[in-house]
Amino acid sequence: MPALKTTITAREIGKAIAKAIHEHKVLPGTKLGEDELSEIYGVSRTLVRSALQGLSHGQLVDIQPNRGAFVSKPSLREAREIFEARALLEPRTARSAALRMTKESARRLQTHIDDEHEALAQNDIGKALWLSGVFHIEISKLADQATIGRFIESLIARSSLIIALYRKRDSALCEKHAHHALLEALSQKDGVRAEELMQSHLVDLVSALDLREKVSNPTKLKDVLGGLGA
Amino acid sequence: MPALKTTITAREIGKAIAKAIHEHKVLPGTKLGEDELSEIYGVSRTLVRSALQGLSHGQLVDIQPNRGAFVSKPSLREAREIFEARALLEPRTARSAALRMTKESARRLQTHIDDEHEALAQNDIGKALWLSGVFHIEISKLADQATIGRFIESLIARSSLIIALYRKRDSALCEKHAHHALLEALSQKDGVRAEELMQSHLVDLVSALDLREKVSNPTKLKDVLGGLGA
DNA sequence: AATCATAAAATTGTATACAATCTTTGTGGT
DNA sequence: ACCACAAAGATTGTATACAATTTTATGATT
Repeated sequence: MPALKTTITAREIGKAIAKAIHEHKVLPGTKLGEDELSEIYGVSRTLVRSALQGLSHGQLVDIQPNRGAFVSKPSLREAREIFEARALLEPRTARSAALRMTKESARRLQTHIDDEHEALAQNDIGKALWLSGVFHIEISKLADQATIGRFIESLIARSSLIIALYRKRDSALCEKHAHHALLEALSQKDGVRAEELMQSHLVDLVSALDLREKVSNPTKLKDVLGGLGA
Repeated sequence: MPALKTTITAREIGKAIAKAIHEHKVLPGTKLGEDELSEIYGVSRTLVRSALQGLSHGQLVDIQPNRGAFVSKPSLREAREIFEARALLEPRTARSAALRMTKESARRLQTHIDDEHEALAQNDIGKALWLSGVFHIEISKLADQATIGRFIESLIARSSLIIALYRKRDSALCEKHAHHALLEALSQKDGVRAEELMQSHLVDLVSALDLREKVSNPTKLKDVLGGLGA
């Protein structure tokens, strides 16, 4: 058997935390204490700090001076910005991906979709959410534009925070057929169609969110609680 | 007088290094030794490492395991990708910025352009280069889209590396009037024009670069050096 | 009982010490 | 003169120790 890996890098710790965030195993606002994490991963705080700083660059965690690291809570405005950015980048990237599709990549995406369905069937929402994000990332990788791909990856990671915070109650998060249709278009190297599908898919994602402004004034609280049940 | 600032943060160190890179005071490939930097800034290696890791996330420096941090040397492919990404993001951002222009922001951009000209007049190429980048960043900030703005900022920083590596000899780097024309369109809230101008400005920037593939085979070296001065 | 001041505990920030790795230099052999 | 190899030196990687700050707990005072 292969040699047992004994070391763990800051990057791996970051990935692990990012995945847990993406899967909604830790929710926005959760404190990520350094001692706690170093205990978990069996390393010193040095590596944990490095990992957390890395995550904060992607704005997945928010480091508050002298207070610690917390899973980010994107504001409504940030949420809107992030999906605007995705709408700008992902459709065009899907088109590029379509032009570069191979049998092999089509097959890979298909098994990926199967995994998604499997996770949904087992009611493992977290895993499904994560796989759904990875699906988008895989497409951006196929487009063979690492720079934009990295941007998209970061946007998708933050999207999972937005879903955790702003998802409309009882909204289906992943329409089963959306990714399938996308794969169809990609496999046929139909770039225009892939672009359209991605665009409408993103619209659907946003429509499952409630990005309306919250009630404006806490001052008017007495208005709401005034009548004593009249 | 105000209290003298005695501390320096990792972020400030990172900014300082980034500025030096942007100004071509340190060129791609330069080694950024930890001891050297901690000596310079009067802090321990801890902060320097944190700063370098931050810069490596923006891909301004390349950290090679057990070897150290070096100013990045973007490949031709990366160079092309970066300007493609800018072409995708900046024109649209300029249009948004135009719609949000105020007298105040127009005035600020104007003084900024004056500074650029001043730097050029004094032949301070590095400063001019830096100011030129900041001009683009300022526009993206006016667009009021922090997320995309951050992407653009990162792209512009890397662009300075590309200019250092791939600039055609005796190509003017900043056409004096380009930024002025852009400001004109912005001030008039002419979003469409601003978008067009930004697009062509970026094309001009790329045309000052030599992004052609280098001679394919080092095997043919003898062809080049064959004649012994014949 | 509520509030404020103060002290104790816990947590983060920075520096330093030690370990691991790479680079350079020097030596001997062919 | 050139290559291989080994030891010394220099540099990065990680852990730990200490300082600074925040948070929590405690108790006195109104």
